[in-house]
Amino acid sequence: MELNLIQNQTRVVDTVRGALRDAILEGRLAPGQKLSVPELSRQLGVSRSPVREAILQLVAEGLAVELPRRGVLVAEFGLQDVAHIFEVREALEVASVRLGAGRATRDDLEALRKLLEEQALQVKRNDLEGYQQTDLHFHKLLGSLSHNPVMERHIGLLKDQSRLALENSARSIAQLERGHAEHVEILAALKARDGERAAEVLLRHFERIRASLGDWLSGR
Amino acid sequence: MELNLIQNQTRVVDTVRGALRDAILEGRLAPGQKLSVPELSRQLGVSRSPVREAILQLVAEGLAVELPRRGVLVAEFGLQDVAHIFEVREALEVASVRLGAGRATRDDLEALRKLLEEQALQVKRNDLEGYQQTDLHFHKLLGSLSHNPVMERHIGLLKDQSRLALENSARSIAQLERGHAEHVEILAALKARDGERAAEVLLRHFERIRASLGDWLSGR
DNA sequence: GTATACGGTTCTACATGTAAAATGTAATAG
DNA sequence: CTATTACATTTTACATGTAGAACCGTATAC
Repeated sequence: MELNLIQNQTRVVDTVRGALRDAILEGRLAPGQKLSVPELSRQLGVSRSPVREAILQLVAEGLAVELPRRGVLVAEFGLQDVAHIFEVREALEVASVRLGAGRATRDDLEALRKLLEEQALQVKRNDLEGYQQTDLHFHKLLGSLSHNPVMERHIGLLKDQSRLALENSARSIAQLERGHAEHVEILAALKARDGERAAEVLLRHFERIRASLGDWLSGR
Repeated sequence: MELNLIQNQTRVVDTVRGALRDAILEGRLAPGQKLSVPELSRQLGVSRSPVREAILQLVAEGLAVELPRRGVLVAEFGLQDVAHIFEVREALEVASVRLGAGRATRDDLEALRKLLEEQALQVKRNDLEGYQQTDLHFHKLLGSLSHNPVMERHIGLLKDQSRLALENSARSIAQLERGHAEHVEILAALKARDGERAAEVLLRHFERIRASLGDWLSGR
Protein backbone atom coordinates (compact mmCIF):
# COMPACT_ATOMS: atom_id res chain seq x y z
CA MET A 1 0.00 0.00 0.00
CA GLU A 2 1.10 3.57 -0.60
CA LEU A 3 -1.69 5.93 0.31
CA ASN A 4 -3.45 6.07 3.63
CA LEU A 5 -5.31 9.23 2.83
CA ILE A 6 -7.43 9.46 5.91
CA GLN A 7 -5.93 10.49 9.23
CA ASN A 8 -7.05 13.31 11.44
CA GLN A 9 -5.46 13.52 14.83
CA THR A 10 -5.82 17.20 15.71
CA ARG A 11 -2.55 18.90 16.38
CA VAL A 12 -1.88 21.37 19.14
CA VAL A 13 -0.36 23.85 16.73
CA ASP A 14 -3.62 24.05 14.77
CA THR A 15 -5.63 24.72 17.89
CA VAL A 16 -3.24 27.42 19.00
CA ARG A 17 -3.16 29.07 15.59
CA GLY A 18 -6.95 29.16 15.52
CA ALA A 19 -7.14 30.62 18.99
CA LEU A 20 -4.61 33.31 18.20
CA ARG A 21 -6.21 34.18 14.89
CA ASP A 22 -9.61 34.54 16.52
CA ALA A 23 -8.15 36.66 19.31
CA ILE A 24 -6.50 38.96 16.77
CA LEU A 25 -9.57 39.31 14.55
CA GLU A 26 -11.82 39.93 17.53
CA GLY A 27 -9.46 42.60 18.79
CA ARG A 28 -8.64 40.79 22.02
CA LEU A 29 -5.04 40.93 20.89
CA ALA A 30 -4.60 44.55 19.86
CA PRO A 31 -2.65 45.71 16.79
CA GLY A 32 0.96 46.38 17.69
CA GLN A 33 0.75 44.14 20.73
CA LYS A 34 3.57 41.69 21.21
CA LEU A 35 2.88 37.99 20.77
CA SER A 36 5.06 36.67 23.55
CA VAL A 37 5.87 33.01 23.20
CA PRO A 38 6.48 32.30 26.91
CA GLU A 39 3.41 34.20 28.01
CA LEU A 40 1.02 32.66 25.50
CA SER A 41 2.55 29.31 26.24
CA ARG A 42 1.65 29.73 29.91
CA GLN A 43 -1.82 31.08 29.19
CA LEU A 44 -2.69 28.28 26.79
CA GLY A 45 -1.12 25.57 28.88
CA VAL A 46 1.08 24.12 26.15
CA SER A 47 4.80 24.17 25.59
CA ARG A 48 6.60 26.86 23.66
CA SER A 49 7.14 24.86 20.47
CA PRO A 50 3.60 24.80 19.08
CA VAL A 51 3.07 28.42 20.15
CA ARG A 52 6.14 29.58 18.27
CA GLU A 53 5.07 27.60 15.23
CA ALA A 54 1.54 29.00 15.29
CA ILE A 55 2.83 32.55 15.62
CA LEU A 56 5.11 32.13 12.62
CA GLN A 57 2.19 30.82 10.60
CA LEU A 58 0.23 33.97 11.44
CA VAL A 59 3.19 35.96 10.16
CA ALA A 60 2.99 34.00 6.91
CA GLU A 61 -0.72 34.82 6.73
CA GLY A 62 0.02 38.50 7.12
CA LEU A 63 -1.80 38.93 10.44
CA ALA A 64 1.43 39.55 12.35
CA VAL A 65 4.85 40.97 11.57
CA GLU A 66 8.19 39.57 12.63
CA LEU A 67 11.07 41.64 13.94
CA PRO A 68 14.00 39.21 13.97
CA ARG A 69 15.38 38.69 17.48
CA ARG A 70 12.80 41.15 18.81
CA GLY A 71 9.62 39.13 18.62
CA VAL A 72 6.39 39.19 16.64
CA LEU A 73 3.70 41.87 16.81
CA VAL A 74 0.05 41.83 15.79
CA ALA A 75 -0.06 43.60 12.41
CA GLU A 76 -0.95 47.29 12.41
CA PHE A 77 -2.59 48.64 9.29
CA GLY A 78 -3.06 52.25 8.29
CA LEU A 79 -5.38 53.74 5.71
CA GLN A 80 -2.67 53.34 3.09
CA ASP A 81 -2.50 49.62 3.88
CA VAL A 82 -6.25 49.26 3.57
CA ALA A 83 -6.08 50.88 0.17
CA HIS A 84 -3.30 48.52 -0.93
CA ILE A 85 -5.08 45.43 0.32
CA PHE A 86 -8.29 46.41 -1.40
CA GLU A 87 -6.55 47.07 -4.69
CA VAL A 88 -5.31 43.49 -4.68
CA ARG A 89 -8.62 42.10 -3.50
CA GLU A 90 -10.39 43.95 -6.25
CA ALA A 91 -8.04 42.58 -8.89
CA LEU A 92 -8.48 39.03 -7.65
CA GLU A 93 -12.21 39.07 -6.99
CA VAL A 94 -12.98 40.72 -10.30
CA ALA A 95 -10.88 38.12 -12.09
CA SER A 96 -12.54 35.36 -10.10
CA VAL A 97 -16.02 36.50 -11.02
CA ARG A 98 -15.05 37.00 -14.65
CA LEU A 99 -13.66 33.47 -14.88
CA GLY A 100 -16.47 32.14 -12.73
CA ALA A 101 -19.16 33.32 -15.11
CA GLY A 102 -18.09 30.59 -17.50
CA ARG A 103 -17.44 27.94 -14.87
CA ALA A 104 -20.08 28.30 -12.19
CA THR A 105 -22.12 25.18 -11.67
CA ARG A 106 -25.85 25.10 -11.14
CA ASP A 107 -25.12 24.52 -7.45
CA ASP A 108 -22.82 27.55 -7.25
CA LEU A 109 -25.54 29.81 -8.58
CA GLU A 110 -28.19 28.27 -6.38
CA ALA A 111 -26.03 28.83 -3.29
CA LEU A 112 -25.57 32.49 -4.23
CA ARG A 113 -29.29 32.96 -4.83
CA LYS A 114 -30.18 31.45 -1.49
CA LEU A 115 -27.64 33.56 0.31
CA LEU A 116 -28.94 36.78 -1.23
CA GLU A 117 -32.47 35.79 -0.25
CA GLU A 118 -31.33 35.45 3.36
CA GLN A 119 -29.47 38.72 3.12
CA ALA A 120 -32.56 40.53 1.88
CA LEU A 121 -34.38 39.50 5.05
CA GLN A 122 -31.49 40.70 7.20
CA VAL A 123 -31.53 44.09 5.51
CA LYS A 124 -35.26 44.37 6.17
CA ARG A 125 -34.95 43.67 9.87
CA ASN A 126 -31.74 45.73 10.23
CA ASP A 127 -29.73 42.70 11.38
CA LEU A 128 -26.25 44.18 11.03
CA GLU A 129 -24.49 41.27 12.74
CA GLY A 130 -26.13 38.72 10.49
CA TYR A 131 -25.62 40.88 7.42
CA GLN A 132 -21.88 40.95 7.93
CA GLN A 133 -21.88 37.17 8.28
CA THR A 134 -23.77 36.51 5.06
CA ASP A 135 -21.82 39.23 3.30
CA LEU A 136 -18.60 37.49 4.23
CA HIS A 137 -20.01 34.24 3.00
CA PHE A 138 -21.19 35.84 -0.22
CA HIS A 139 -17.73 37.15 -1.04
CA LYS A 140 -16.26 33.79 -0.19
CA LEU A 141 -18.59 32.16 -2.69
CA LEU A 142 -17.68 34.74 -5.32
CA GLY A 143 -14.04 33.87 -4.78
CA SER A 144 -14.71 30.18 -5.30
CA LEU A 145 -16.68 30.72 -8.49
CA SER A 146 -13.47 30.55 -10.50
CA HIS A 147 -12.95 26.95 -9.35
CA ASN A 148 -9.30 27.93 -9.06
CA PRO A 149 -7.77 26.87 -5.73
CA VAL A 150 -4.81 29.21 -6.14
CA MET A 151 -7.20 32.11 -6.62
CA GLU A 152 -9.20 31.04 -3.58
CA ARG A 153 -6.08 30.79 -1.47
CA HIS A 154 -4.89 34.30 -2.28
CA ILE A 155 -8.34 35.78 -1.83
CA GLY A 156 -8.62 33.94 1.48
CA LEU A 157 -5.31 35.33 2.70
CA LEU A 158 -6.50 38.85 1.95
CA LYS A 159 -9.86 38.34 3.60
CA ASP A 160 -8.56 38.11 7.15
CA GLN A 161 -6.10 40.90 6.52
CA SER A 162 -8.95 43.08 5.30
CA ARG A 163 -10.96 42.52 8.42
CA LEU A 164 -8.07 43.43 10.64
CA ALA A 165 -6.99 46.36 8.52
CA LEU A 166 -10.47 47.83 8.41
CA GLU A 167 -10.84 47.66 12.16
CA ASN A 168 -7.47 49.31 12.55
CA SER A 169 -8.17 52.06 10.10
CA ALA A 170 -11.62 52.62 11.53
CA ARG A 171 -9.88 53.27 14.78
CA SER A 172 -7.22 55.38 13.15
CA ILE A 173 -9.86 57.45 11.37
CA ALA A 174 -11.95 57.82 14.47
CA GLN A 175 -9.02 58.58 16.70
CA LEU A 176 -6.44 60.31 14.57
CA GLU A 177 -8.58 62.33 12.25
CA ARG A 178 -11.27 63.21 14.69
CA GLY A 179 -8.65 63.71 17.35
CA HIS A 180 -6.88 66.32 15.34
CA ALA A 181 -7.95 68.43 12.38
CA GLU A 182 -11.66 68.12 12.83
CA HIS A 183 -11.68 68.53 16.58
CA VAL A 184 -9.76 71.70 16.09
CA GLU A 185 -12.22 72.93 13.51
CA ILE A 186 -15.18 72.13 15.69
CA LEU A 187 -13.67 73.89 18.64
CA ALA A 188 -12.94 76.93 16.48
CA ALA A 189 -16.53 77.01 15.29
CA LEU A 190 -17.86 76.68 18.81
CA LYS A 191 -15.59 79.47 19.99
CA ALA A 192 -17.03 81.68 17.27
CA ARG A 193 -20.54 80.67 18.44
CA ASP A 194 -21.12 79.42 14.92
CA GLY A 195 -23.36 76.41 15.63
CA GLU A 196 -24.20 75.89 11.98
CA ARG A 197 -20.57 75.55 10.96
CA ALA A 198 -19.71 73.22 13.84
CA ALA A 199 -22.57 70.96 12.84
CA GLU A 200 -21.39 70.99 9.26
CA VAL A 201 -17.87 69.98 10.23
CA LEU A 202 -19.20 67.22 12.40
CA LEU A 203 -21.35 66.00 9.52
CA ARG A 204 -18.40 65.97 7.15
CA HIS A 205 -16.49 64.06 9.75
CA PHE A 206 -19.08 61.35 10.04
CA GLU A 207 -19.32 61.20 6.30
CA ARG A 208 -15.63 60.43 6.02
CA ILE A 209 -15.92 57.69 8.59
CA ARG A 210 -18.92 56.28 6.80
CA ALA A 211 -17.15 56.42 3.47
CA SER A 212 -14.32 54.31 4.84
CA LEU A 213 -16.46 52.00 6.86
CA GLY A 214 -18.90 51.69 4.01
CA ASP A 215 -16.64 49.17 2.39
CA TRP A 216 -16.58 47.18 5.59
CA LEU A 217 -20.36 46.87 5.53
CA SER A 218 -21.05 46.59 1.82
CA GLY A 219 -17.81 45.72 -0.02
CA ARG A 220 -17.09 43.07 2.56
CA MET B 1 14.57 54.87 23.43
CA GLU B 2 12.00 52.82 21.59
CA LEU B 3 13.27 51.95 18.18
CA ASN B 4 16.57 50.33 17.40
CA LEU B 5 15.74 49.72 13.79
CA ILE B 6 19.06 48.34 12.65
CA GLN B 7 20.14 44.87 13.65
CA ASN B 8 21.17 42.12 11.32
CA GLN B 9 22.49 38.98 12.92
CA THR B 10 21.78 36.35 10.28
CA ARG B 11 19.64 33.53 11.54
CA VAL B 12 20.19 29.89 10.78
CA VAL B 13 16.59 29.44 9.72
CA ASP B 14 16.99 32.03 6.96
CA THR B 15 20.07 30.31 5.61
CA VAL B 16 18.35 26.94 5.65
CA ARG B 17 15.22 28.27 3.98
CA GLY B 18 17.31 29.84 1.24
CA ALA B 19 19.27 26.65 0.69
CA LEU B 20 16.13 24.53 0.51
CA ARG B 21 14.35 26.97 -1.80
CA ASP B 22 17.29 27.03 -4.17
CA ALA B 23 17.53 23.25 -4.10
CA ILE B 24 13.84 22.95 -4.95
CA LEU B 25 13.88 25.53 -7.74
CA GLU B 26 17.02 24.05 -9.25
CA GLY B 27 15.46 20.61 -9.19
CA ARG B 28 18.01 19.13 -6.83
CA LEU B 29 15.09 18.32 -4.56
CA ALA B 30 12.61 16.69 -6.90
CA PRO B 31 8.84 17.30 -6.83
CA GLY B 32 7.13 14.79 -4.56
CA GLN B 33 10.34 14.11 -2.67
CA LYS B 34 10.09 14.05 1.07
CA LEU B 35 11.72 16.86 3.04
CA SER B 36 12.97 14.83 5.97
CA VAL B 37 13.79 16.92 8.99
CA PRO B 38 16.35 14.55 10.54
CA GLU B 39 18.09 13.92 7.25
CA LEU B 40 18.32 17.58 6.18
CA SER B 41 19.36 18.43 9.68
CA ARG B 42 22.28 16.02 9.40
CA GLN B 43 23.20 17.14 5.89
CA LEU B 44 23.19 20.83 6.76
CA GLY B 45 24.89 20.35 10.09
CA VAL B 46 22.31 22.20 12.17
CA SER B 47 19.77 21.03 14.69
CA ARG B 48 16.24 20.01 13.81
CA SER B 49 14.51 23.18 15.02
CA PRO B 50 15.57 25.62 12.29
CA VAL B 51 15.15 22.94 9.63
CA ARG B 52 11.59 22.25 10.69
CA GLU B 53 10.87 25.97 10.76
CA ALA B 54 12.35 26.57 7.32
CA ILE B 55 10.37 23.69 5.84
CA LEU B 56 7.13 25.07 7.25
CA GLN B 57 7.91 28.44 5.72
CA LEU B 58 8.32 26.79 2.34
CA VAL B 59 4.89 25.27 2.85
CA ALA B 60 3.53 28.75 3.50
CA GLU B 61 5.18 29.94 0.28
CA GLY B 62 3.51 27.15 -1.64
CA LEU B 63 6.70 25.37 -2.66
CA ALA B 64 5.95 22.35 -0.48
CA VAL B 65 2.87 20.61 0.84
CA GLU B 66 2.29 19.33 4.34
CA LEU B 67 0.72 15.99 5.18
CA PRO B 68 0.04 16.19 8.93
CA ARG B 69 1.94 13.51 10.85
CA ARG B 70 3.38 12.22 7.59
CA GLY B 71 5.86 14.90 6.67
CA VAL B 72 6.30 17.54 4.01
CA LEU B 73 6.84 16.96 0.30
CA VAL B 74 8.22 19.18 -2.44
CA ALA B 75 5.17 20.49 -4.30
CA GLU B 76 4.13 18.67 -7.45
CA PHE B 77 2.31 20.70 -10.07
CA GLY B 78 0.35 19.45 -13.05
CA LEU B 79 -0.78 21.32 -16.12
CA GLN B 80 -4.00 22.21 -14.35
CA ASP B 81 -2.00 23.83 -11.56
CA VAL B 82 0.06 25.82 -14.03
CA ALA B 83 -3.14 27.12 -15.57
CA HIS B 84 -4.49 28.11 -12.17
CA ILE B 85 -1.31 29.85 -11.12
CA PHE B 86 -1.13 31.79 -14.36
CA GLU B 87 -4.73 32.91 -14.10
CA VAL B 88 -3.93 34.54 -10.78
CA ARG B 89 -0.63 35.94 -11.99
CA GLU B 90 -2.37 37.45 -14.98
CA ALA B 91 -5.00 39.10 -12.81
CA LEU B 92 -2.39 40.56 -10.49
CA GLU B 93 0.17 41.64 -13.06
CA VAL B 94 -2.43 43.24 -15.29
CA ALA B 95 -3.82 45.15 -12.31
CA SER B 96 -0.32 46.14 -11.28
CA VAL B 97 0.50 47.54 -14.69
CA ARG B 98 -2.82 49.32 -14.93
CA LEU B 99 -2.32 51.00 -11.56
CA GLY B 100 1.34 51.53 -12.31
CA ALA B 101 0.64 53.58 -15.40
CA GLY B 102 -0.54 56.38 -13.16
CA ARG B 103 2.08 55.92 -10.46
CA ALA B 104 5.33 55.02 -12.16
CA THR B 105 8.13 57.40 -11.37
CA ARG B 106 10.64 58.67 -13.87
CA ASP B 107 13.11 56.21 -12.34
CA ASP B 108 10.72 53.28 -12.75
CA LEU B 109 10.36 53.99 -16.45
CA GLU B 110 14.06 54.55 -16.92
CA ALA B 111 14.81 51.19 -15.26
CA LEU B 112 12.39 49.44 -17.59
CA ARG B 113 13.85 51.15 -20.65
CA LYS B 114 17.38 50.17 -19.69
CA LEU B 115 16.35 46.59 -19.05
CA LEU B 116 14.67 46.27 -22.43
CA GLU B 117 17.75 47.68 -24.08
CA GLU B 118 19.85 44.97 -22.45
CA GLN B 119 17.29 42.37 -23.42
CA ALA B 120 17.39 43.44 -27.06
CA LEU B 121 21.10 42.66 -27.11
CA GLN B 122 20.54 39.27 -25.55
CA VAL B 123 17.96 38.41 -28.17
CA LYS B 124 20.42 39.37 -30.90
CA ARG B 125 23.18 37.15 -29.58
CA ASN B 126 20.79 34.31 -28.65
CA ASP B 127 21.73 34.50 -24.96
CA LEU B 128 18.92 32.37 -23.55
CA GLU B 129 20.37 32.22 -20.05
CA GLY B 130 20.71 35.98 -19.82
CA TYR B 131 17.33 36.51 -21.44
CA GLN B 132 15.59 34.53 -18.74
CA GLN B 133 17.37 36.60 -16.12
CA THR B 134 16.39 39.96 -17.53
CA ASP B 135 12.92 38.69 -18.29
CA LEU B 136 12.49 37.73 -14.66
CA HIS B 137 13.73 41.13 -13.65
CA PHE B 138 11.42 42.84 -16.10
CA HIS B 139 8.36 41.14 -14.67
CA LYS B 140 9.52 41.96 -11.20
CA LEU B 141 9.70 45.61 -12.14
CA LEU B 142 6.25 45.46 -13.70
CA GLY B 143 4.94 44.09 -10.43
CA SER B 144 6.48 46.93 -8.49
CA LEU B 145 5.07 49.62 -10.77
CA SER B 146 1.91 49.73 -8.69
CA HIS B 147 3.92 50.86 -5.68
CA ASN B 148 1.67 48.52 -3.70
CA PRO B 149 3.65 46.23 -1.36
CA VAL B 150 0.70 43.88 -0.92
CA MET B 151 0.51 43.46 -4.67
CA GLU B 152 4.24 42.86 -4.86
CA ARG B 153 4.09 40.26 -2.13
CA HIS B 154 1.38 38.21 -3.81
CA ILE B 155 3.04 38.46 -7.20
CA GLY B 156 6.30 37.42 -5.58
CA LEU B 157 4.72 34.37 -3.98
CA LEU B 158 3.42 33.26 -7.35
CA LYS B 159 6.71 33.83 -9.11
CA ASP B 160 8.58 30.96 -7.45
CA GLN B 161 5.55 28.71 -7.71
CA SER B 162 5.40 29.45 -11.42
CA ARG B 163 9.00 28.48 -11.95
CA LEU B 164 8.54 25.20 -10.13
CA ALA B 165 5.20 24.46 -11.73
CA LEU B 166 6.50 25.11 -15.24
CA GLU B 167 9.45 22.80 -14.75
CA ASN B 168 7.11 20.14 -13.43
CA SER B 169 4.65 20.48 -16.24
CA ALA B 170 7.43 20.63 -18.79
CA ARG B 171 8.47 17.28 -17.48
CA SER B 172 4.92 16.02 -17.41
CA ILE B 173 4.36 17.14 -20.97
CA ALA B 174 7.63 15.71 -22.12
CA GLN B 175 7.19 12.46 -20.27
CA LEU B 176 3.48 11.84 -20.16
CA GLU B 177 2.40 13.15 -23.51
CA ARG B 178 5.40 12.08 -25.48
CA GLY B 179 5.49 8.85 -23.53
CA HIS B 180 2.00 7.95 -24.58
CA ALA B 181 -0.20 9.21 -27.38
CA GLU B 182 2.47 10.65 -29.60
CA HIS B 183 4.94 7.84 -29.18
CA VAL B 184 2.22 5.50 -30.24
CA GLU B 185 1.44 7.61 -33.27
CA ILE B 186 5.04 7.85 -34.28
CA LEU B 187 5.52 4.15 -33.97
CA ALA B 188 2.42 3.55 -36.06
CA ALA B 189 3.72 5.88 -38.75
CA LEU B 190 7.11 4.20 -38.77
CA LYS B 191 5.52 0.80 -39.00
CA ALA B 192 3.64 2.00 -42.06
CA ARG B 193 6.94 3.26 -43.50
CA ASP B 194 5.30 6.69 -43.62
CA GLY B 195 8.30 8.90 -42.86
CA GLU B 196 6.46 12.05 -43.75
CA ARG B 197 3.68 11.39 -41.26
CA ALA B 198 6.08 10.41 -38.47
CA ALA B 199 7.95 13.63 -38.97
CA GLU B 200 4.73 15.59 -38.87
CA VAL B 201 3.66 13.98 -35.61
CA LEU B 202 7.04 14.68 -34.12
CA LEU B 203 6.78 18.31 -35.22
CA ARG B 204 3.36 18.70 -33.66
CA HIS B 205 4.76 17.20 -30.52
CA PHE B 206 7.54 19.73 -30.28
CA GLU B 207 5.12 22.49 -31.03
CA ARG B 208 3.00 21.54 -28.05
CA ILE B 209 6.02 21.50 -25.82
CA ARG B 210 7.11 24.84 -27.18
CA ALA B 211 3.63 26.28 -26.69
CA SER B 212 3.75 25.36 -23.03
CA LEU B 213 7.35 26.26 -22.48
CA GLY B 214 6.89 29.43 -24.47
CA ASP B 215 5.40 31.07 -21.43
CA TRP B 216 8.44 30.08 -19.47
CA LEU B 217 10.68 31.88 -21.92
CA SER B 218 8.54 34.86 -22.83
CA GLY B 219 5.72 35.27 -20.30
CA ARG B 220 8.40 34.45 -17.77
C1' DG C 1 17.08 67.84 32.23
C1' DT C 2 19.40 64.16 28.46
C1' DA C 3 22.66 60.75 27.61
C1' DT C 4 25.45 56.78 28.68
C1' DA C 5 26.89 52.75 31.35
C1' DC C 6 25.97 48.87 34.15
C1' DG C 7 23.47 44.62 35.93
C1' DG C 8 19.78 41.74 36.41
C1' DT C 9 15.93 39.66 33.94
C1' DT C 10 13.47 38.00 30.11
C1' DC C 11 13.17 36.30 25.59
C1' DT C 12 14.59 34.56 21.14
C1' DA C 13 16.79 31.16 18.47
C1' DC C 14 18.73 27.07 18.38
C1' DA C 15 19.72 22.38 20.52
C1' DT C 16 18.18 18.31 22.50
C1' DG C 17 14.86 14.92 24.78
C1' DT C 18 10.89 11.86 24.16
C1' DA C 19 5.95 9.67 23.62
C1' DA C 20 3.15 8.32 20.21
C1' DA C 21 2.29 7.76 15.32
C1' DA C 22 3.90 6.20 10.99
C1' DT C 23 6.79 3.28 8.32
C1' DG C 24 9.39 -0.68 7.02
C1' DT C 25 10.10 -5.56 7.32
C1' DA C 26 9.78 -10.19 8.19
C1' DA C 27 6.96 -13.95 9.56
C1' DT C 28 2.61 -16.18 8.85
C1' DA C 29 -2.05 -17.17 7.00
C1' DG C 30 -4.92 -17.59 3.22
C1' DC D 1 1.62 -15.29 -4.99
C1' DT D 2 -1.18 -11.69 -2.06
C1' DA D 3 -2.89 -10.24 2.35
C1' DT D 4 -2.31 -9.85 7.36
C1' DT D 5 -0.12 -9.48 11.54
C1' DA D 6 3.69 -8.57 14.75
C1' DC D 7 7.66 -6.27 15.78
C1' DA D 8 11.70 -3.10 15.15
C1' DT D 9 12.94 1.38 13.38
C1' DT D 10 12.23 5.99 12.16
C1' DT D 11 9.84 10.28 12.31
C1' DT D 12 6.72 13.71 13.80
C1' DA D 13 4.96 16.77 17.22
C1' DC D 14 5.53 18.51 21.33
C1' DA D 15 8.40 19.40 25.64
C1' DT D 16 12.39 21.08 27.69
C1' DG D 17 17.31 22.93 28.01
C1' DT D 18 20.33 26.91 27.28
C1' DA D 19 23.74 30.66 25.21
C1' DG D 20 23.54 35.00 23.83
C1' DA D 21 20.69 39.06 22.48
C1' DA D 22 17.37 42.32 23.81
C1' DC D 23 15.04 44.71 27.42
C1' DC D 24 14.44 47.28 31.68
C1' DG D 25 15.48 49.72 35.56
C1' DT D 26 18.85 52.21 38.08
C1' DA D 27 22.91 54.73 38.61
C1' DT D 28 26.22 57.92 36.98
C1' DA D 29 28.22 61.51 33.86
C1' DC D 30 27.43 65.45 31.29
